[in-house]
Amino acid sequence: MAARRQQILATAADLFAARGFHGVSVAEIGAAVGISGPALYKHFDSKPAMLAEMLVSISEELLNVGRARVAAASGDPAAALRGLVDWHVEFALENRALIVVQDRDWESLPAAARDRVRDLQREYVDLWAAQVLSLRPTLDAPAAHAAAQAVFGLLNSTPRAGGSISDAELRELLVPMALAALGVD
Amino acid sequence: MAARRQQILATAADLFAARGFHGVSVAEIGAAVGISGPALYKHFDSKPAMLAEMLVSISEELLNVGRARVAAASGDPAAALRGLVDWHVEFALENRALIVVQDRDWESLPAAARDRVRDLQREYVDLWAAQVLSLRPTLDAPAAHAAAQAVFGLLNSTPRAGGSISDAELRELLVPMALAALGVD
DNA sequence: TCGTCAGGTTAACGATCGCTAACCTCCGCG
DNA sequence: CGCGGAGGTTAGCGATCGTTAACCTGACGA
Repeated sequence: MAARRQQILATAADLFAARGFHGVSVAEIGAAVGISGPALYKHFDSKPAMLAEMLVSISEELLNVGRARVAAASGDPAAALRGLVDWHVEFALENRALIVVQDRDWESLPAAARDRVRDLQREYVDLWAAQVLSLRPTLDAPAAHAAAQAVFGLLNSTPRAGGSISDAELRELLVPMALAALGVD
Repeated sequence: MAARRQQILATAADLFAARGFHGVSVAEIGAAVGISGPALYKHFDSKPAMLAEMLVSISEELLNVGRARVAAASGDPAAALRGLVDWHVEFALENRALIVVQDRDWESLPAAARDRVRDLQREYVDLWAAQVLSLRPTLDAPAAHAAAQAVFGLLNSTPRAGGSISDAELRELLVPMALAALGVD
């Protein structure tokens, strides 16, 4: 059953987000889904393979939808950035655990997956940086990349927001902050 | 010699930032400073005690200087936020490794140190949130706290900036972005 | 001069880790 | 009916971890 794999990945993502990849044992992951440690090897080749599957898939999704949002803006960099910010914050709110794991534990990936995730993330940053560059031509390329990374940092702060603010309120707070930081509007 | 302690802490911070607290062994920390693993116990009680010392001290410094910057603004919230942003980015640029370790590995702290760091960080966020609240009275308290966290995320992106941008350029990029996100000016 | 102590060394212990092996059970299907 | 494979189990392996123990060395103050 493939649904079991997704359940395991989602549970493992929560545990990795809470205590780090090296801070969680396979026995704990198993216990969290009601089976015992070694049973996980019926579904995954290894513990790093679980990390690889979750991080590669979210990197691909971020990039693919991001490209679609840019295409939908048909050449208008401000509209493209509004679409990217909207998409990124939506994704970050729905996948807080994966957001944490991605920028904390990517060094623990097996080499092949690490290269793939690095490439996908670089393409995603490039996608943002290209829009930033055409909106603000006075910036150079390294500055545009750094600006994109800075906005990721801002939007990825969602997991650290306390429970006393709703997702909708957080979204309506972060989107204008990100656009203001980028100089959109 | 107390300088040895600082050398060990700085080296350990770099290693923790690169591979995570649980991903670095005491033998590696020792080797990186030219001694062997167990010799570290002549300087520190335990591996978590090293983490505690570095994180408590940076949390105290961030808060203490932050309070001084707010006091120097003498009641002007926009000036206070300019001082806080300036201080935070200066600190983040000088201590990239510690910035990474602080929000990645604080769960690995011994309980007492974890409580202390959490309290210090909460006071630091409160300090920012209070300035945000008096600058933008339409926000409520949870939103102001979330806005402060978001700006930390933006400013703490410095460790992820590629090597092709200088510290000075990064500072002059990030400070206006943070102030724009906060609505200052 | 000599004892002390700070700051090293290597050896080794117990715990825990990821993972494999061997086995069991039960469901779907020819 | 029977049987094969999916998806569990427990036992246990080899490696690695943090930490302690026991010992050594060299500088320095009484």
